[in-house]
Amino acid sequence: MTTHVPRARLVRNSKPLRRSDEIIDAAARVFAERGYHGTSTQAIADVLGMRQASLYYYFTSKEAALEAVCLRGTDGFVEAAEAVVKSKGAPLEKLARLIAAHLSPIETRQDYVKVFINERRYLPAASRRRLGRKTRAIERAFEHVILAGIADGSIVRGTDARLAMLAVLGMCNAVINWRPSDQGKDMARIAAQFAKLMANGLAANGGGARMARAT
Amino acid sequence: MTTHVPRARLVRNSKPLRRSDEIIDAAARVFAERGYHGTSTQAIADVLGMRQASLYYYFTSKEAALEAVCLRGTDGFVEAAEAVVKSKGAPLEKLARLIAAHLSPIETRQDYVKVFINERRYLPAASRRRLGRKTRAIERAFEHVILAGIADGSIVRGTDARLAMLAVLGMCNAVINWRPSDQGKDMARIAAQFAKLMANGLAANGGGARMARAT
DNA sequence: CCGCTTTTCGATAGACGTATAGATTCTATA
DNA sequence: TATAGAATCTATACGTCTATCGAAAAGCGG
Repeated sequence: MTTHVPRARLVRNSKPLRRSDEIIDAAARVFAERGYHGTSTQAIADVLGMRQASLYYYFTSKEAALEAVCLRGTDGFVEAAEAVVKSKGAPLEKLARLIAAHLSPIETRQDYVKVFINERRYLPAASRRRLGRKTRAIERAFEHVILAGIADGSIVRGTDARLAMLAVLGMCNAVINWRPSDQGKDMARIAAQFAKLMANGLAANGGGARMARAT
Repeated sequence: MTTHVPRARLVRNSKPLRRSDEIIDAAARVFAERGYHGTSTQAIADVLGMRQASLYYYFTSKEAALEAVCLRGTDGFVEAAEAVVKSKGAPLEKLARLIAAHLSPIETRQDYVKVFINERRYLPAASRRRLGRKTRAIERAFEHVILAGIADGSIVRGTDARLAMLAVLGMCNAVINWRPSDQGKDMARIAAQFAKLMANGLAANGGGARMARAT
């Protein structure tokens, strides 16, 4: 049944990463849809039209595959967030950019991010801690910007920065689990409305400085 | 090893529901911690100090247990939300009450709600649809109040009500997956800050009508 | 075409997991 | 205390799943 699709070996990229990328990608897809424990290695192999045992040429265990997927799920997040923090601009503007930057991978690498968010808790403690560092870095970026806003008076006094950070991130991360019909919305529009919501929600002044309206 | 704890049969409640409640409760606990597919029926039995096979006296299948847990996970949500919608008050005040009402079960019945939110997708289509009705009812309640706010001018024109609803619910539901240290925060405080955030975030006027500050 | 490396395959060990069946024990009540 | 029904147990059938192993096949430089 499963026709042997001869693997395109004709990649310029010298590193022997192409095939294993396909494997991770298949794993991401199935993990995202059925969850880690709901996925059998057989199901991953099926996506690729290969035999279940062959996967073990690339991965030492199913857990290792989950870790690889989760790691890619965080790719870019931290770098993008920290770049925004270091950039110039008012805290509330930075927050808007943080939100946009955070939503972007959710759009472009859905499966990886979804697995990272929903399944990382099934990783063994060691790798979970490794990933925890990334999570905390992102949280820190958001919290830092909010604290800066409180400090310079643009965000209302008495705001619990950590709580506000958890609120924004909860809002943003939830997108990954929206129904497909809702996820279909234009991501730029989502980012804009989220940013407006948070900027106005946190703003200290009575009004003047409302953000420009979303397009 | 497992001592036979003679079951307290001395309940006034005539219905034979006590023991099966304990079973659902144990299932909720383990499903919440390890996920549905990560949980063996043996693990549930262990919590109760009973034999794995004995569970099947109460449930026809593991899936049925998941459905029971999920159903309880929605208990009260819809009723509370619809009561708020029907009550008197300005839309933004209602929204604040909706948020508080929505967060309350998250505090008092963590395991059930967590399973409902994270694991309901593993239910067979039939029961998933049943639960979908409840989800949609809650969403409708939030959306309805937001639409009312747009209609009466208290919420800024151009707001995408559905998007705003998804934002609030995402923010609220995320609480269930917070780290224990964050979850330990006073839930009333969380509700207050979330409500303030959304009220100010959505408010149409330049400022005047800001909500009272959180205590 | 040869031999070496990379990749995939077939077969299977061994653990685990769900669910069923019938025996056994418990509890309450006549 | 004898009996009926509820609750739990033991044993096990039967499927599935991860991971290993050695053989086969494919790709490639000489």
